[in-house]
Amino acid sequence: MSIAIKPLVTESLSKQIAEILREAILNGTLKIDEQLPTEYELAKKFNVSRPTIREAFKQLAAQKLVRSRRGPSGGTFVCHPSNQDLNSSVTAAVMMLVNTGEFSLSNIAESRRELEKICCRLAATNRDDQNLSQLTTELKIQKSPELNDEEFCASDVRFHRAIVDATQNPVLKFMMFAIIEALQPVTNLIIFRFRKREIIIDQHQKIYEAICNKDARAAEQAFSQQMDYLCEQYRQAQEWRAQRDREKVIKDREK
Amino acid sequence: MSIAIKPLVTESLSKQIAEILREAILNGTLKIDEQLPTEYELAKKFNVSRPTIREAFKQLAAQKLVRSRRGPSGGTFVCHPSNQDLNSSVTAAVMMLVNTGEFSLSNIAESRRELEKICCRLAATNRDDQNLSQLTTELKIQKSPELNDEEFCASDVRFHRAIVDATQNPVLKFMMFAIIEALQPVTNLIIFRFRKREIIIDQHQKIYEAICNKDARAAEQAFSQQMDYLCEQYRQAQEWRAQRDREKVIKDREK
DNA sequence: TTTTTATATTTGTCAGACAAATATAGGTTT
DNA sequence: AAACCTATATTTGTCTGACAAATATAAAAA
Repeated sequence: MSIAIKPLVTESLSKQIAEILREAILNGTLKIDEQLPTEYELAKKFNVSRPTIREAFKQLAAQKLVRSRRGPSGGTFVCHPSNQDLNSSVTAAVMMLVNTGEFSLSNIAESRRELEKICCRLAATNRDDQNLSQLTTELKIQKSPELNDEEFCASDVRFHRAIVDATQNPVLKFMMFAIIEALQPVTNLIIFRFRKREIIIDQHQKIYEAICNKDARAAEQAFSQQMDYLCEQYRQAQEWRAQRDREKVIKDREK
Repeated sequence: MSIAIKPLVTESLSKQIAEILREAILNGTLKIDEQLPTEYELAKKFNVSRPTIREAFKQLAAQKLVRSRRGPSGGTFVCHPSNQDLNSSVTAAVMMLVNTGEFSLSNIAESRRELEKICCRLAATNRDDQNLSQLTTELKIQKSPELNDEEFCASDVRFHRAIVDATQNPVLKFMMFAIIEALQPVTNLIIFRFRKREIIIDQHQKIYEAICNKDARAAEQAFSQQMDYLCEQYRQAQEWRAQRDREKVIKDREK
């Protein structure tokens, strides 16, 4: 007796259905804004119950691939996620990897140094007037002395975002927004007690001027200088931590 | 009569619950691998029915934030998504943006040129022996003449992935894998009838040799040459298309 | 003609039930 | 005593049927 053992699909029905629909949406079989059959009809078609269909829909809704509305002429519609939706999910993913410690700070620093250098160069080449005004706005904010640390960091993030924006390249923007949004705060959190605001502002000023003058080389260089400074601050922060830990060990021994 | 109009939460219960749990997971209140209460208990706690809890769980499961197992000592567990899970969702996001036309081919080409140049440089600096063997494996595959176009493209993708891998930087890997996986096939699809395999292979060979010799400058240059070639092929492809369209217009007029 | 009201449709939620998987404990066999 | 089977309890997976809530459309009233 030799029965061909089938792979035995063990995934839940709702997951399988979600996967089928997902494929159909991604490869364009189901077009954007197209209305899916009602839950009841789909349940009949797949030969499952309505709650199963609903669970599948919920999975797709979590990925922003469908949206639902009640009432007649309501229903569930295909709905490609917006640029912003996708961006925030990527940012969340990067944040999670940072939190779980998969990205070390030196990894982060290295990648930022390289990636943002490119952005500075392209920004100097491609920037328009609106980009410049965004940069000046943030510079002005950073110069006001009554700003608290949190607000300063937020403006810092917006400043670097504006640089990326000025590259005018949506691919770079998509990637870099996630990186900056997720990684900059981590960096700031560690070194904010060591870095001096006026130095950062001065560096920002130099980057701005280079971009303003469409001087790609100077922009690259100015950014590299900032990164050098930040890395040095990071080194000091580490040293300070190590020192603190040593002191703690000594204290523990005394007990 | 002045009643304070409440904001009136109109989101579905399952979505609200999913959001609450999501927050708790992301900010660490619910630790990784921690078991959530059973669906029945949660239903009682939130004062909703079990299907509602289930729908919430499905939304979280779609984001790979929880996983469920049946049976005693089963249940639903917090489960930070794996690196691979996150990566594939980013890849899907990029693919979607390509499909919806938010990324033009020139955007893609520009970003790849810049980003992968960095990777080539860092790969030359940081590569280990395993990286080299991956590259040679793919080179060998590409040289076999009986390979069909699809297999050649797949190996091409793997080759460039291996370059990124050799940077040894997880941040870059995370970002670049998505870019290569999503963008390389699009590029290939357009120009595969124009580019010559032997030229591509020769360029790969040069990149490999530079990385092997830890010559960062040569690696950058070799990659730039390949990009120049690809851009030229892309220009030809566009011209060919324009020509075809013109002919089509003439044909239509004749009818 | 405009406004209101009824109605039908579709998703959102609930309740209770059974099925399927599976760890644990207890019993059986060797 | 050790290995293997078996019953059982627990938890998720699914089904059925029902009602609630939202809402577009058509009908009725002003």
